[in-house]
Amino acid sequence: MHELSEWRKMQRIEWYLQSKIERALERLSYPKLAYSFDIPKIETHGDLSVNLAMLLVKEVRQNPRQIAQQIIDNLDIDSAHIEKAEVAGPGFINFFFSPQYLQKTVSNILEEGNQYGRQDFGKTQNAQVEFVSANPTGPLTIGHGRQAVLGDTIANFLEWAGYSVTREYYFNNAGRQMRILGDSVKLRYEGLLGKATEFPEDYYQGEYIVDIARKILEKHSDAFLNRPDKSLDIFKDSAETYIFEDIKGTLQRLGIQFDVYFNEKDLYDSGEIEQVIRLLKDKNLAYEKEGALWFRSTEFGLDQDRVIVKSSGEPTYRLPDIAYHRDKFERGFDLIVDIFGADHIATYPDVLAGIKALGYDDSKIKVLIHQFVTLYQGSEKVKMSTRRANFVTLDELMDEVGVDVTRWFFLMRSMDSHLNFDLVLAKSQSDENPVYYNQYAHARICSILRNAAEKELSYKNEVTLQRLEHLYEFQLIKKLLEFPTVVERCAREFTPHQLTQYLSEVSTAFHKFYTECWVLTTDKDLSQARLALCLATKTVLANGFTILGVAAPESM
RNA sequence: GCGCCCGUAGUUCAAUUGGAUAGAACGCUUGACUACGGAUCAAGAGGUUGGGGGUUCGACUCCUCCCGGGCGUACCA
Repeated sequence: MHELSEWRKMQRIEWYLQSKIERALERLSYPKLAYSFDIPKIETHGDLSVNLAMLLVKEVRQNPRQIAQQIIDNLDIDSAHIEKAEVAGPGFINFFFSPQYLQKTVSNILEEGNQYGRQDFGKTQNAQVEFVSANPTGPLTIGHGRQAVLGDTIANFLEWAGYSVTREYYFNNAGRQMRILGDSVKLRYEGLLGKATEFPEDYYQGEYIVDIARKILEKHSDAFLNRPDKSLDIFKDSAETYIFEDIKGTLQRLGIQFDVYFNEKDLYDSGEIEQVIRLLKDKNLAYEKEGALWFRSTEFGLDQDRVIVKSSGEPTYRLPDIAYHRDKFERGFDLIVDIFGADHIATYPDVLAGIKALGYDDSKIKVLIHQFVTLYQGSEKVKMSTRRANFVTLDELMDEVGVDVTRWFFLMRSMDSHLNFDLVLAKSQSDENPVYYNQYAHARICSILRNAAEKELSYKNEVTLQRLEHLYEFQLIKKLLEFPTVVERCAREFTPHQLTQYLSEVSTAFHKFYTECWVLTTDKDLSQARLALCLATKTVLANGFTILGVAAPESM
């Protein structure tokens, strides 16, 4: 990995200002404390703003505006970067970028190209992201879709932050649900062969069960009819095989590739389940009561102890979950990200307690809980349940609106929010979806570049960038400048929706520039400079699209 | 009952984690190309941030009490 170049330090001009401010504080012998940089909402408030003076009031016991002025007086800032710094409002220090700095930004974005926006803070660290983790009992639904896209994109962000990332899918193909699944297929199989039996309500109702039964029938004819013996695992196993094939196909279509599919069963085969039990017992953190084995989770702040092995001898889900996370630690991950739906909210404190009990650092685990997708058909709410087969599959959604819209839609909202997904709206108004707005900006730039090539115009000389001085040019450059900061924030805080929002702002700034500033003119230097700005914009949009996993079309 | 999430414009959602005058999109009203893609741009209307109290220079954000919605609260996963 390369070290930060001089430019990259400047690219995050906050870092430059930070060191200058620090020195000023030393000179004034003011205490150092944590403050923040803001991008003001109002243009007259400058390009960057610092609230430091107001925070110093208690320590310094002076008027915050005076403090701010003293800090400014002791700043030794290069006017090639910052044109001016001034006190404003209750004591903000507002900084204004210089034109030279903004012009230089364009050429430097072009230099960094598809690396622009990458970060170093995860360098040499390994991260694991676990998501989807749906058991193979049916096709992926829209609910899974949100998690799949979130997980994949968060993994992308971590890669852009420098981490080496493992995408992992955890599943369990034993258990009661899988038995019911196998029995459901068996009944359908028998039904196809004319044996009329009642199909229980709590069995899997979906049409895909019949499809699987039909495939078995095609392959093996009636070989498994009237065979109530144990070999009937064929139904369960076939179901698992076919369904997993289907799930993987859906994920692939979404552009998602897992590095590891982790089967819960392996934790039993490898003895890790037993090891966890023994370790807990050795530490006196597990005890027998009423025929069950309990984990002393109250030692770790939980409201009551939890059963980890039932009196029947069967482990509860907690035990393999804990063993699985121990396995993650043993594989040496520095950062472990778990993505769950809101329905799993109650389970993760048990896992964290278990991990702590085993002596691992639970602060390495980041649990992300996303809220549900509520599906609407117009104004009518659709209840989803895999077993009742009352759902819209992820594949069906992609058939309707395409992959890019699907991904963007799931990413554009905070994961803390319930996502209302109106199918009618998504289908009928897909042309007005924000993803097209952004892709259109990209396609438009490509079109300009094609026209430029025909006219034999291209960006060659950095000196021409001085010609960029229109208000809309500066506004666009300032937006492009934010990209690395946005990527960092998204990666640190696991908030992909902030990138979708940011990219829309970039597109808006570009469309305004496009409307006001003609790119291909008879003034060759100006054309060059504006072409460079187009290229820089294209770079940011394309890099953003790459992270989000949507296409950057040359034309639409 | 308890835990977590949510409540912001007609609708769907943001708000750089405590900052300055709460912003977008859709929808609605009115405008803009004899040239780079009109899937665009400009202007307008639209708000007591669910409600009360508190913390401070400053609150959509933090604390507290209500109201409303979602998800949980197993020796189910």
